[in-house]
Amino acid sequence: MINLDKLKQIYKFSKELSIEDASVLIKSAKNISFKKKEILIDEGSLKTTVFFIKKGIVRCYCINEKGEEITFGLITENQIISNIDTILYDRPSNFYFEALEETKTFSIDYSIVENIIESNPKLQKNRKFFAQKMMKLQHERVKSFVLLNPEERYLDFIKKNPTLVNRVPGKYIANVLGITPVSLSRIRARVVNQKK
Amino acid sequence: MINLDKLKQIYKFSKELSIEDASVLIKSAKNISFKKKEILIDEGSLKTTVFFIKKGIVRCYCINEKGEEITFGLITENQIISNIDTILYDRPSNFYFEALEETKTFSIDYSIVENIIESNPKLQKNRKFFAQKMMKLQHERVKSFVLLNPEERYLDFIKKNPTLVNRVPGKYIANVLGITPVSLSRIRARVVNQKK
DNA sequence: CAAAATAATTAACAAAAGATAATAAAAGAA
DNA sequence: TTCTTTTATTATCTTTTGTTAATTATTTTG
Repeated sequence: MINLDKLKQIYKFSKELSIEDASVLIKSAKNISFKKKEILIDEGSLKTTVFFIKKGIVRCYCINEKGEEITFGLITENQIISNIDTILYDRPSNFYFEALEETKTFSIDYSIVENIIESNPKLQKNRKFFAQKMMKLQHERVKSFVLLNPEERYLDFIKKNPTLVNRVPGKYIANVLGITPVSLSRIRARVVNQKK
Repeated sequence: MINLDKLKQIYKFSKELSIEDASVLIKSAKNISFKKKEILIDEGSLKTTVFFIKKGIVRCYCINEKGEEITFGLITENQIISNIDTILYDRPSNFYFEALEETKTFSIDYSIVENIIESNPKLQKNRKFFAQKMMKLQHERVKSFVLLNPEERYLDFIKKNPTLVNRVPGKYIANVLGITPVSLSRIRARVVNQKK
């Protein structure tokens, strides 16, 4: 049975797919939903599923030597979650991926995507596109740490992620910015006062 | 004329090259050296040359709104320099790349590498390998900002870059770590005292 | 809705970082 | 080598951050 929603998702990935490949993707890809607090990928996991978030927020976190959860990233609508430790380096995940809201994904195993890309030279540019996007995000983030102080980093974050700010506990955002929740709270107070 | 040094460099990139492609690379690739303080890539440049550093150090820096030079990264032996703004995003370089020492490179235009990769499916994994390596470096760096404080970041840096520390002015390292040179100096003093 | 749990803010203090300037040390050039 | 320039360290002071704990606000859940 052809599923229109799936077709739309696949179309987002590439308009270069043959009918055959598209049908492989449609058969293999699933709509998977997660309840709040559910884990998409566990630490230590070797899962190679790629999740495209249609709706919701997922936080990526690890546990430091002190046993504290440190949120590394927040992933939301139209972004991709993958166990990069496994997909890129064949190692178990260093991170947990947890849904912060009811989260709907369109997901598929990476090996299937990989096979289809391998057999379709035209799709190489698609892969390149994703790799570039990921690189750019990482690069921008490093830049924000090198060039900005915590307050500027916070302002930059809310500018780039306006939808996240009011949906996610601030303590997670603090982690992402490399500061403590207490410090974030003070920065917020400062920013509000400066505006007045 | 076949150049043994060039052959070695090319061999480092891939053992999957055909004789034809290897000879294209050998013809196109050049050994280029830079004197201290010479610029490899200028801000605003659209140059797509890829430099493999055989010997030397290059710093990548930009100029912030206050007109100060901020060193973003330090690249050294067996690492690659490229104008990622142009190669990945077709935009002029945001950075300057300056030799900090007499620097010897093996260099080639990216378009040539690209053509050869395009026509050799086997080399795709080579490209993937480089992309992965870059991603990993960026990712590790973000991790160091999120999980470590400036002192830990410095210790992590000297552990991972033991050869750089005594060859490069500390003020550049401070920038890379996202702190001021004065602060780095204090951290160093602290670390020495703690050891005693 | 009320109780319980979670998160955010605020306070108080210690530690570290930024800024600026002075001094010392090191490196480069004549 | 000596002079000059650059870099590193130290001092002083201000600002910010981390830490811990108490308080307040918000969310969750029975």
